[in-house]
Amino acid sequence: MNAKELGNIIKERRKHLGVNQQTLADLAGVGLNTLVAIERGEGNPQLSTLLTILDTLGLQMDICLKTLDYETV
Amino acid sequence: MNAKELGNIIKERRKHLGVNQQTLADLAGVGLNTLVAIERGEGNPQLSTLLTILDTLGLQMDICLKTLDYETV
DNA sequence: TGCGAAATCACAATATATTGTGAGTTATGA
DNA sequence: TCATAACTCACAATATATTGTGATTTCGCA
Repeated sequence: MNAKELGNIIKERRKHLGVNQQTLADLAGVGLNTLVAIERGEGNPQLSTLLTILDTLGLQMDICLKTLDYETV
Repeated sequence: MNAKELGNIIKERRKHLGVNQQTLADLAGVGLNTLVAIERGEGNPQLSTLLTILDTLGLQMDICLKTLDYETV
């Protein structure tokens, strides 16, 4: 998981729910610029910002042991 | 997942690996104070900070749909 | 092609994370 | 109990995220 992947997940989920950036930003209580940066993978959001956006989208963060990445073997 | 849970996961994983805070901070390339705050759940780390610490500990972040929390039903 | 919504960008102001230093506290083992 | 390591805290300096505003570009559709 990196910033770009995360941004794509958030953008895809938002589109799946049929809301635009401004609406999601309002619902999550974050600035539009912040959401834009995160979706583009150019952001380095704070944990609280990320968690509120994920929660608003019905997503959650999990932590687990690193999986083997056969792409890199 | 919230800041406190995350801090506990990181602290437990670090202890499981048998390293102290200073060593983990050095390995992850973050300041000791930053790691301390995160482990205590008092931090609001930036995504990059969190990802480097998790990676150093052999952990990774996943995003998934919110699970039903029967505790709150 | 043309229109309207959506998305992106640039800027300055503000808030907050991060850092190192140094001191203090707590835990652990001899 | 004592010594040492591990952990926590306070502070100031720096770096960076966040915000709103307004302009611009891109997208989706008729």
